Amino acid sequence: MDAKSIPGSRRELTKTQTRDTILEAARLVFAQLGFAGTTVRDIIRATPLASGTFYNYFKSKEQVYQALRDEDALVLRPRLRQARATATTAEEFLSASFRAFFWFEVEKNETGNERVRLDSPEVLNGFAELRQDIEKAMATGLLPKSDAGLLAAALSGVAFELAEEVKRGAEVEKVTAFATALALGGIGALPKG
Amino acid sequence: MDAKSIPGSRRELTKTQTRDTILEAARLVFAQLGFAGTTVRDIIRATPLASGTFYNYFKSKEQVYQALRDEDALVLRPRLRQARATATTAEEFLSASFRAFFWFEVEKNETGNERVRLDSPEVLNGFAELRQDIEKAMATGLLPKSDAGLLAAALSGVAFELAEEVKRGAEVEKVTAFATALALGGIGALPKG
Amino acid sequence: MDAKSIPGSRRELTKTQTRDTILEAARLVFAQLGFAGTTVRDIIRATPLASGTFYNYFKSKEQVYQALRDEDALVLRPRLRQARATATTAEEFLSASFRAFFWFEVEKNETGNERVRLDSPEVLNGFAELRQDIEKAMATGLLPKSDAGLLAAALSGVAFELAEEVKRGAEVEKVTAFATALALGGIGALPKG
Amino acid sequence: MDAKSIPGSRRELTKTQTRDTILEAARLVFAQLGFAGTTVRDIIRATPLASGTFYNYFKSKEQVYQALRDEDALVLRPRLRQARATATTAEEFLSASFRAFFWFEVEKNETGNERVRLDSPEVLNGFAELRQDIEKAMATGLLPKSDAGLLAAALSGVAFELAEEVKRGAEVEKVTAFATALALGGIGALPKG
DNA sequence: TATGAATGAGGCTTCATTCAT
DNA sequence: AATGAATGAAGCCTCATTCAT
Repeated sequence: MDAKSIPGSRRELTKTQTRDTILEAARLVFAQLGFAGTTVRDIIRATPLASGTFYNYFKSKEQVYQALRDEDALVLRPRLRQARATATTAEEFLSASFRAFFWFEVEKNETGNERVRLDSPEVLNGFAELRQDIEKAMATGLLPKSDAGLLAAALSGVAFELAEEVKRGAEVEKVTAFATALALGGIGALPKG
Repeated sequence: MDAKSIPGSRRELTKTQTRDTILEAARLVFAQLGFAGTTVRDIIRATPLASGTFYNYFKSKEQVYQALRDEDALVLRPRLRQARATATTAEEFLSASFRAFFWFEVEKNETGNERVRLDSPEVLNGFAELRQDIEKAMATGLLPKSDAGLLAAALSGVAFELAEEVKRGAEVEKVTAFATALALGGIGALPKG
Repeated sequence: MDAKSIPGSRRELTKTQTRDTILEAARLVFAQLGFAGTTVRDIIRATPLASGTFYNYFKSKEQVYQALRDEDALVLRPRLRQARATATTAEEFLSASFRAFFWFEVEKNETGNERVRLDSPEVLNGFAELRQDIEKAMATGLLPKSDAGLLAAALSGVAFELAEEVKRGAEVEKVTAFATALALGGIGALPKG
Repeated sequence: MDAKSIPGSRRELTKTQTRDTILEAARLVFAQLGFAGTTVRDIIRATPLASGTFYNYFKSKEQVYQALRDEDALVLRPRLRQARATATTAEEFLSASFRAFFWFEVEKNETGNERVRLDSPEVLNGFAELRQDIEKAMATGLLPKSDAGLLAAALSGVAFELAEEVKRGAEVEKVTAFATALALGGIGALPKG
């Protein structure tokens, strides 16, 4: 059925390199086009590879996306947990979190023009972890008691939006200081949960 | 052929009705499928109309989307500006803004499972307006001076994320109080911009 | 996503005509390539239509195939049942069956080079019907008693293979006479079932 | 590199073994999926070998198929010719043919759900041989004279369809007796060719 | 010889869009 | 103004096949 292909060059990359090539391209394209807006073809086109090669590595765009999120989670989540676990003051707890997140976003360098927040497992987990850490911090007295769910949401929001500013060029340390001050002051003023 | 055109009957408004039918369907579908995930076909299918009819009213899915955002802006932005323009205290400024936003989100009742933030003109405008209003408020002393850009971003983030909680069923007044307290306390603690 | 098509001419056929065009092409192609060997594209290519048009009428090649079998069944099965129901002698029973089948095959004019016998519902039904009619005929004494299942299979085999001879140009009446004589003589010699 | 090539060991026959591995897998897969439904990949997957290896032995699926038919022909055709050549009565001629064919089908154990009759050289040859043998038998008076072409076709049909019954579990001897009686009785009743 | 990553043709299907009615 | 059949580009994916190792 498929009798006449004239294959070109070959085997210039190791298997891992090829996989990374695809992942890298995918990260770029997802950032630009958003998850739903991205097609597998878009990813392939951002690559020197042939279309079939994609499917030697991933079954679908969902799967690449997940791989990307897994990579991220592997990097970011330990940093965040570490930052919060070693914090001895509220200020430290918050600033370390914000700082880790902003640096991470800078490193990823996704200058996407669309902001998608698929409630992917990764995001959800990160969110749940934040909430847990907040509850723990409230229990140990590191943070004053209040509604942990709303606080987690609000801090996420601050982090997400300020991350955009950072990506647009704002200085990480300055934004971290800003976010920390805002959050710290705000938390102090919250109704006791 | 014109057998059912009864002169003087009320069915001369069909044109606007048809347009509204499409918009209504589109809002529903965008909410469910997200912007990129929605196709024109999806919108038509959510309608009793034929595919050709869609193109008598809109050139593309982008255009319907814009029309929807325009509708929203027509409703929300005046409310927000009004709320902020008449505020005489920082507390009022913030609580009125949050309250208006949360109510609006509740009314729209878009329980979308995707959260896309196209940096559409509408969003950008809303953002710019917030920033302007904040600057104005800082100028008049309603709010203490600090980095208006970062503050606008941070407050947007708080609003977006807490809106999700509201959509999930949290009480508007409670969340408004939470957001206001957080923001108010935070702003007081900010480094002078 | 699909922004720039330059459509060609249109609406030269009624909906039914288009459907028939596809069915006709499909019958031809199935005959030549066999069921499994046929692709939807093959069918489309045998048509002046565009690829998308196929899917306005059928969901898959399986569905066209079924439609074709339905058409056939609508024609052939009543003829066969009728022929056998009105038979008053074994000779009539057999000759009417063979004759109906051979004429039908000639009419279909499928000069296929592959002979596929998908055990499609249609074939299975035809087979089951033959068996039932044989059992009925044995019960009424029209045919002598023997193993109805084996007999049905054997007669089917004779019919299928001789049909090929007919398609290759053998005279229907001559082949019918041959088949009838063979079957009649054979049945008389069968061990009592 | 040649670490595991033990001189004098029995693993020098690997080449034939590999070929047989492929053929065995192919027979299985063709039986399950039918000829057109089978892909080279399917065959490879039914094997512990790598895809490239397939092409060291066969150029295409058609070629493996042919090799399989050749194997069959090598086994079946001599048996059939032998059976018919030594027959001294019509009954023997027929029963030996049917019996050989049914046993062969049982041995192959291809419980295929598709029945394809590619008019492959092998099938055509087998058919031509049957016809020749029938003509010879008519010439020697073993069989009464009639249309040898039609008779060969009819007997083939009986054999093919009853073979299905055998594959479904019918007893070879019983079906052979049935087929023989039917054919014998039928032939006696045929118009003189 | 065997391997299996890479290739790209080609099959399947859906989509946006047109235009005769 | 509304319809919906037709269109063909383009997305998705699998396949046969090659060839560096």
